[in-house]
Amino acid sequence: MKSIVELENAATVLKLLGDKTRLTIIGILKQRECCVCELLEVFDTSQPSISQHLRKLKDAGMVREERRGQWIYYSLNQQSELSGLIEDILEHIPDQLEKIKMIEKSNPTLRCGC
Amino acid sequence: MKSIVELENAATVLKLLGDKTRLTIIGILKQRECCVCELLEVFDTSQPSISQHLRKLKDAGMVREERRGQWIYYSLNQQSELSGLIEDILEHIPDQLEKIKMIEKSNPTLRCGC
DNA sequence: TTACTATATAAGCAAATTATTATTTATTTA
DNA sequence: TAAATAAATAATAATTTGCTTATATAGTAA
Repeated sequence: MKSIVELENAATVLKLLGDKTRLTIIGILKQRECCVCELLEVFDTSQPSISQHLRKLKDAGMVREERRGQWIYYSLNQQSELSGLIEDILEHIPDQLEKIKMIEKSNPTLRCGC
Repeated sequence: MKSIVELENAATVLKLLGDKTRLTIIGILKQRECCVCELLEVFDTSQPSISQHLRKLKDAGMVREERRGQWIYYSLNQQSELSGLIEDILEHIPDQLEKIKMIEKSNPTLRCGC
């Protein structure tokens, strides 16, 4: 059985996913946790812009954050009651492997090769 | 296999469904085609407001319209490539039977009982 | 034709959204 | 400690959205 989400909460999730940047972020986080500086490699926008999108997603309970040293890693919140809805939506959009490759190629969290 | 929708088109659909009124409309149309005056019974807003929401849904290819005499009936566009995504989303929201009852009780397209 | 009903469209406005730049906070490292 | 990096927050401007009121269009029926 599918999880049922209150209409108001569903609308909130859908509105948040109804933005290309955020939908892409969620598509990336489905595959891989990321910090802000990694996401920055993928989008043509500023750091505060990414942070603000992540904050909205976090406020809605859609993503988790975890600081590890200098970086704060974001990941999908699997515990959320919204999780089933989000995953069902993600099954309808193209995978974001291209973006993942961009992140791993630039590898912003590693400055030297050692 | 799930139908895949271009990220941009998916974002458009999600943004449109990210509004309580439109999400409810789509939930109702899943069960039953409706004309504007029927939908008006359910929402606390004006006729132009409902018409404007329907127009956006139509422009995005999510609903069909069909004039029958005085009334224009709206229904989900099952032909759309967006159909699979929309149906998967609707499985996560409460059914709108309460609203359907309101429509059928007030029965605005029938003025007399004959 | 005239009157009435259903719906669409237009114009205007207030609220919400998203990006930008500047600044602050937290952490690491020299 | 001071400098550098990562990220958050604040303030603001531009754009978008969703409502309202007023009006136009289309069909029905007297």
